[in-house]
This record gives sequence, C-alpha cells and structure tokens, in this order.
Amino acid sequence: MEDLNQVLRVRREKLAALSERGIEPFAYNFTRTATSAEVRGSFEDAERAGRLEEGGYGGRAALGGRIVAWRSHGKSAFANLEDAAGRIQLYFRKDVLGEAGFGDLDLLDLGDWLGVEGTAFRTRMGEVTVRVDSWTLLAKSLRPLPFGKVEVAPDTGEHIVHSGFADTEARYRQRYADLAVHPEVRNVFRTRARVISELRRFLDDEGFLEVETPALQPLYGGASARPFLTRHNALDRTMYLRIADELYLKRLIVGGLDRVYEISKDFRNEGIDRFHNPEFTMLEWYQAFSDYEDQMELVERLVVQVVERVHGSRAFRFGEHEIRVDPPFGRLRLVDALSAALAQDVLSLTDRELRERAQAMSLPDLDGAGRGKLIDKLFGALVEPELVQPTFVIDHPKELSPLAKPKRGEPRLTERFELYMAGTEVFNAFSELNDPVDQRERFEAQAELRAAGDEEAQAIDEDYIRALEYGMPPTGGVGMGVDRFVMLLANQASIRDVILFPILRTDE
RNA sequence: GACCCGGUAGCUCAGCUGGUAGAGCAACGGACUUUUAAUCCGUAGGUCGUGGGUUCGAGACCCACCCGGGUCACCA
Repeated sequence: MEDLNQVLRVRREKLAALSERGIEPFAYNFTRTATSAEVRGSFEDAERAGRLEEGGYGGRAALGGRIVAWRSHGKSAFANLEDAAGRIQLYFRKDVLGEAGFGDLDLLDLGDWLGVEGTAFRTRMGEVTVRVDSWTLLAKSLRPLPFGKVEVAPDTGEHIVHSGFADTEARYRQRYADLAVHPEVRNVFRTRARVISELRRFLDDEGFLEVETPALQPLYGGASARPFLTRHNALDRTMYLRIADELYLKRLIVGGLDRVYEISKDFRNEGIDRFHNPEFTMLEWYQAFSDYEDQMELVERLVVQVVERVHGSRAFRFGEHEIRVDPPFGRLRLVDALSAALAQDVLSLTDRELRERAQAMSLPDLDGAGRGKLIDKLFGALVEPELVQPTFVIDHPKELSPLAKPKRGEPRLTERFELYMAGTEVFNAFSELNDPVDQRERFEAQAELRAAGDEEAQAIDEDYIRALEYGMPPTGGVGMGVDRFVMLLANQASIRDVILFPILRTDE
C-alpha cells in the first residue's frame, strides 16, 4: 500500500470517504429500465410526436454504465455514461440533487460504474442528455482506465481520439482495459461471435451434424505441424494437443455420420506473427458422397450467406480493398496461373529449372526445397497477391497435396482447391483420399521424412487406416481458419486483434 | 529462428554531438448552473525495460538479457 502511486492512493482515499459518508462503493445490483440508445430513441420519438413535457423533458429512465468523461462546472456537471448500447450525456445540477447528493459527486472518477435516474432533454448544443435526479454508485474504480478524449469532428462526425490507449502490448496483456476504453474493439468481438454463429447456422441448415472430437490425443495428425506435448499422469503417457480435426472427423464418416462439422481450437507449436497464434480456431466439415466440385459450390454459398448476414450486403472493405462476394467466384488452375506468370509450362519444367526461376527472383530459403515447395513459393510470390476478389485456386500438383485424391484424367494433379480472398488463403479442401492402401503408402512416406529429421512429418496412424479399411465413402472435406475469416470480415490486419487473449510471452 | 524499429509520469509523447528529467491529458486544490478534446489559475506526480560497462558525469554511448511491433521463413 505504501508504494501506491499518487493516482491510486487518491482513489483509495475516496473509497474510504465514501464509506464514511455511508455510500456503498460496490453495489449488489441495479434495476435499469433502458439502455443509452433506448433513452435517446424514445426521447427523439416523443420530440417528433410533440409529446415532450414542459421544458422539453421526455420520460424518466434508469440506466447503468461506466463514466467515461466528466466536465464539471461548479454548481453543475456533465458526464458521459457508456453502456453496451453506446454513450449518453448526463447532466447533474446542485439544485436538483441537493447539497449532499451533488457534493458526493466529488468522490466519483472516470471508470466508475454508475446507476442514474432522470429525465431526458436536449441541451442548447443539441445533445440528448439525461438530467439526473438520483444516482447510485455501482462499483468504484480504484485504478484509472486509460481513456482518451473523444472529439467529434463537426463536419464529418468522425470520432477523433486524443491521447488514447495505443500501446499494443498493454492492450493485449490487459484486454479488459482495451475493451473498456475502445468500443470499436468490443464490436470486433461482436462481429466474431456473429460470424461463428452464422457458420453454424449455415451448416446446421445444410444437414450437418456438429460433433466434438478429442483435443487431447494419443497421436496427432491431419496436418503438417509440430504439436504441443503434455502428460497424462494416471495413464503415465505423453499426450498431444490436436493440430487438426481431420482424421477423427473422417472416422465419423466411416461410421455413417455422413455430414459432420466441428469448430474447435487447434494447437500448433510454431512461430507467432500477425497471421498465427499457437492456439487458433478451425472449422472443418466432411460430406459423404461429394467431391471437391460439390464443395466449391457449398463454400460459395456459405461465404455469400455469411457475408450478407454479417454485413447486410455482398461487399465489404478490407484495408484498401473492396471485396465483393458475387458468385460464381473466379476459378484458376494453379498450374495454368503459374505457367502464365512464368511464361512457361510449369509441368514441363524440371526441378532444376524451377529452382533457377526462384533464385532469379531471389526468393529466400530455397535450400533443400523440393519440387512442391518450389512451385508453392513461386505461386506465393507471383500469383497470390493478385487474388483480391474471391478466387478458387484448383488442381494443385500432387507434390503439394499428399492428402488429396488424384485428379481424374490428370494423375500429376490432385482434386484440391483453396479459396483466396484479399491475397490470403481462407479455405482449403480436397476430394478426400479414401483408399486405405494408398493412405498407408503416404503415411510410410511421411514416416521416412520423419526419420530423416522432419519434425512436421506425420506419424503412421494405424487406427485411422483400420477405419479406412472398413470403408469410407467418397467424401469432400473442407477446412477454414476461422480467425482469418474473422480478420477479413472485421477488417483487422492482425490475428491478435480477433483473438481476445492472444499468446504473449510472460511478463513478470 | 534471422533482421529492422521501439520500451521515459496513470495515458500519449518530447528529451540535440553525454552535463543530475519535460509537455499535454488524467489526478489534486480553487473559480464557473446547458458543457462536450469545456475553460482559466495553482499543486503534485518518474527504479528513464533489466543487469553490467565506458566516463568526472549516462535517459542518451558499448555489451548482454527481457518484453512488444514489423519483415522474412513454416503453417491456417
């Protein structure tokens, strides 16, 4: 307590003063009758209908919120109260509240939760305001929130924040403070929730069954990534946090649950940057009797519906781009697009020629890159950035897609697509490999890579092969990075801005 | 993991080729009964990320480390 700085000490002193005056600083409840938006709305309705009382007052209301601005003027004071619906101005007068009720306002601070009752009116400056005739402290704030001052530009109505809370590290570490002072951050997470519930709604309506598969697994698989390890004490064995849902969901297809999906946290033990958080949210679905063509059609309908429900239109802004999700989306065969960009047929180029082309562009980290990786790098550098509007990139070379069925009639390609928007991959899908003999061979190839030191190569999953041996019908499967999809729809440049508590190093 | 940028008051930042730390906002005291980035007068507030080193003297220069942001690589 001794080392509390001045600002904190003053608030503790106010807390003590409140108790001395018999004011409970932490209330148990408060009955509110309206939100800030409802008060404003009903006042404006009454105003339009000419139903205002003498003096221009609308009806009484009780509302609760956080004090976010305070302007005191001696015998009167203005404050802004913020609740989940927005902000509204409060007006306190000494002649209304009395000596004590007005004097006790001195013990309030920015950040305090306050319940007020009063009547709405319009000030000389034209702002709908609640004239407070009684107030209740709901929770005293003992630590100052980093409020900026908000200026509303008179011409544009734009909100300009002065001296706000800008330190990104502090914003992520203390997300509660970030949310408390940034209504727009709260809105990002409302958008996120909306996107996820619309994804569910779409898949539910299509007859998919939502399932839950293990996050804690004895063997991980379904993607190329390093896992997190943990330990189960009673079983005395190492367990892994899942890196993908894929293999469990396809086991369910084998079992006859012919349309399944899962929205879950996956965990990958990899670097952290603006597109990667070690735990992230993945949507995967699998549909029996369908191939990748069917899934393209389904993805197209899903994207259009979710965007329309979230934005109320098929167009939205992302950074500098105006994205339009008008079907049919563009389709681009990967090899065609890359051949055009290179002005040479990719499939006829040798590995060595591919490497020379990549080196000529001074693409980094080419050491040890195989054919698939070279193609992927060239595509990433030459074609991806151009894919701003929704575009299906299809028929990837076999080297790039060990989990997809071969393309009918073109065995060097696979039946796979990725949907790109704003230059990033959002969906990835295959006609799923359902031949257990082929699957075993591919697992064994992975095992060789693993033995050679590739930590991301997959292990042989004998149980999964057994499942395939019972018979898996032809199946189309789709995976989507939910956080990245939310980034697009909420116009956020970093994955940390769509995850409430992104992973940071510990700060002790 | 590599490279670049950053960490100074509760918040946002300034601090020159090294000379014992500044502003605005917030806070505190005072004036002000329709203000709105309220205004005006006054006061107080700092282990300069951490630890070493160079120097008569380090917020600044050197080394190491911690934390964050960005770019690249892997991936969604």
